[in-house]
Amino acid sequence: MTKVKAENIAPRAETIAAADRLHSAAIHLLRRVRKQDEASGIGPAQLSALSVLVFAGPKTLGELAAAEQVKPPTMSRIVTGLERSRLIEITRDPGDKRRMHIRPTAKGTRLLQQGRQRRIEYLAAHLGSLTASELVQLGAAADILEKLLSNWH
Amino acid sequence: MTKVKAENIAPRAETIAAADRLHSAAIHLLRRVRKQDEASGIGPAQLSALSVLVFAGPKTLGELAAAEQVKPPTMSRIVTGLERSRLIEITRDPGDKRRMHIRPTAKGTRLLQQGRQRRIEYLAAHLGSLTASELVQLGAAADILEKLLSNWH
DNA sequence: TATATTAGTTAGCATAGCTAACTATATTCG
DNA sequence: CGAATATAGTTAGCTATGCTAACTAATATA
Repeated sequence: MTKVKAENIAPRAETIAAADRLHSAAIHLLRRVRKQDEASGIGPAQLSALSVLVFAGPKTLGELAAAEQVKPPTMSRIVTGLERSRLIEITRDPGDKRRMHIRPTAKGTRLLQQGRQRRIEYLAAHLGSLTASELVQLGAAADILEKLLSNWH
Repeated sequence: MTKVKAENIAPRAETIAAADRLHSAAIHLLRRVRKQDEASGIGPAQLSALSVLVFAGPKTLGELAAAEQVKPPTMSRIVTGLERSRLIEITRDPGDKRRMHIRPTAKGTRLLQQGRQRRIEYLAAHLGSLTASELVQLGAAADILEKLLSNWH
């Protein structure tokens, strides 16, 4: 027997079904698209961290770890790899010497933009086989999801 | 100047935009949901392989590697891990002793179903804040994507 | 000033991806 | 039939990415 608390609304069957299909579709979609990233020459974690730096601006190591939802030691190693490849630049915070400021180099920005373009164009090429109506539906769904994700609690 | 080959249809701007938003939404959605899987006690590759076995039935190692889009040595290690945890059972093909048949155990099926339930319910709980119409749109998008992915070339 | 907190690193472990090279079994062809 | 070839999977060894525990250095606080 499952106890149902009054303050929790149990998801309805359709909600569960939609969640299930959405989850599965997202997994399979990303698995395909991620293959395109191999051409970038760096690993997925480095690429993702670089993406944050390019699109959200300079960050400290701790901020970057939080943004990527990994622990500081993990981000420390990712940053080391990015710096070795000259994709990021690190400066020390003058006011607090424990902190580092991490920003993408021109090379890093270029690599990221090119990789992003590859990904998006690959996906777009496949979306090309859909009808105009289906494409509109996918775009709408993406918007709904981004809105939902932006105030995830 | 970009050279446009006659045999390639350049994706339209709306297609590119939809691809971009879809890509971003899928990444962010999965990053959230993936956290729920940590409770399963096994890694993501093992969980995913187990999922294929539970939902698509017994497979050989090679079939499983192809389904998961990894190379045989990688799947070999994943399978070793799953077997050590008694989540799968391996038998030799009587007609071709090189081949192995891999199937989930009752324990494996149970673990997968529970993990799946956690993930889906977590996602469903968040989808609960959407309107009925938005939910229908997400479900429709998931179906369009799965159809697209099933005959990806 | 002494203590506690914070930022990041180092060491060490596990999982997961790859390629190259191997074993064992099946298949094909002379 | 038997030798060469092909196929299924494993082993070894590399890299990347995740973790925790324990450390250093710098800052903040009592």
